Amino acid sequence: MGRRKKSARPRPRREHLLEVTIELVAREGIDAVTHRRVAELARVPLGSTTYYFASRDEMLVEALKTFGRQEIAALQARLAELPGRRPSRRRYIDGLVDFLAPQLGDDHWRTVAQYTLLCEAARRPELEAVAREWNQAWWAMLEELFRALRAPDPVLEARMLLAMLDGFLVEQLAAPDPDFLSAVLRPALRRVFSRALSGAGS
Amino acid sequence: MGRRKKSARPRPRREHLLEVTIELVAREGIDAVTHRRVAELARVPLGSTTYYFASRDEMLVEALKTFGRQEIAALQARLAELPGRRPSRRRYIDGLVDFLAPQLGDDHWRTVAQYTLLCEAARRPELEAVAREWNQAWWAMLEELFRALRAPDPVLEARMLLAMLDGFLVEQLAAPDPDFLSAVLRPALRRVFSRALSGAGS
DNA sequence: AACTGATATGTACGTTTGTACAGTGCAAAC
DNA sequence: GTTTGCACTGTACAAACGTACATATCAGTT
Repeated sequence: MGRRKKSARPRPRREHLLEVTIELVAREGIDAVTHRRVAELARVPLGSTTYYFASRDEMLVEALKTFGRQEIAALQARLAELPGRRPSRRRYIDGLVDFLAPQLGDDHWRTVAQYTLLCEAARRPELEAVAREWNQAWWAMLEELFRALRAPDPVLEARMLLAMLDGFLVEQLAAPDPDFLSAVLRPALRRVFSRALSGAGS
Repeated sequence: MGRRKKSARPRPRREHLLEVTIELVAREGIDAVTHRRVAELARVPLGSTTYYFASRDEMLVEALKTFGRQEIAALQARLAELPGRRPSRRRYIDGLVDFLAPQLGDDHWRTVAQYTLLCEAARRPELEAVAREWNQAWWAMLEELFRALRAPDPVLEARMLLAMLDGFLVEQLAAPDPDFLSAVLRPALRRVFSRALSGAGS
């Protein structure tokens, strides 16, 4: 009935397999990643998984790496949307909250994948690089932010804020709190910014 | 030659299996946890693993739960060693640094296990409780700390500091920095304490 | 039309896995 | 000395697994 054949998946197979894999990691854990399960979810024959990847392990690592790099790219895309020099503090806070909010709701599973990646990187040297790049992308972004706000020590400030955000995300990962945004994150950000700008406690 | 039989492991078998399991989780990942591998490392026959646990999954979850509770207990033991009321800021900072330092070195694998537990808790309701208890133990400890130092807002302060510490640990998990303690953690703590006490930016 | 190389797939094989369970050893009860 | 009950173990097996590989499909070349 007018529906074109093969129009469903114009996307290259390999990338699709990687997407399915990373989603499986997040939703059911690394254990669940098997050739057969990935093939089933991706709606491709079993043979495809061994055609595109030399081994299960390569498939898994490749998926984690690709995912990590995608997250970094997404972060840097947001970076371009940052307001120019010396905007209001409030606007930055809103920006950060908007950035983190989906990770606690709709994109929750992506956050799970993110920290699973970090845990795995503790054991796999091949993933260290991605983890490092991810940190550096954040540091650069936050450092720039504090610099624009004329904070006295943007470098340390950025490292402290990133750690705090990471910590909040990890915490919400396991024990989510519906009021988190308004009850904790926003007040915390307000405090961080007002302190960093006043230059207190150097 | 004078060496006593069976003196090597007076400890109950079940606990020993749990210890081996959690160490395996940290060092080789959850994937590596199989009946046979655990039995081999624990030097017990394969049958023991099915005798003490109804399934592989129960073994794994039980190991994570037990480990989490042990960490909480260890934390609360340290809490008892906290200095009395109104001690020096410097002493608190040293205390926290001493507390975290082993987690970046000798006990690195325990930290890996800790955050693997949190990731797993995002998927397994049975582990949520442990994760929550762990957070609350820390909050209570840090809140008490800021209260003793007469900080204006000990509750928010504690949540912010815990998040920051969590973030630092996760970050060091994947991309360890040898100078982290002196270059980042100590300056960051100094700043946090001096700000919290001055009441800046409420 | 025949050939060629790249992409893709279905099947089959040897291993490893989780788990069931019959059996062993042994201390306490009778 | 026999029985009973419990802690424990070795073996066996079906299911699931990773992976190899012969085959299929097809676009481009000759």
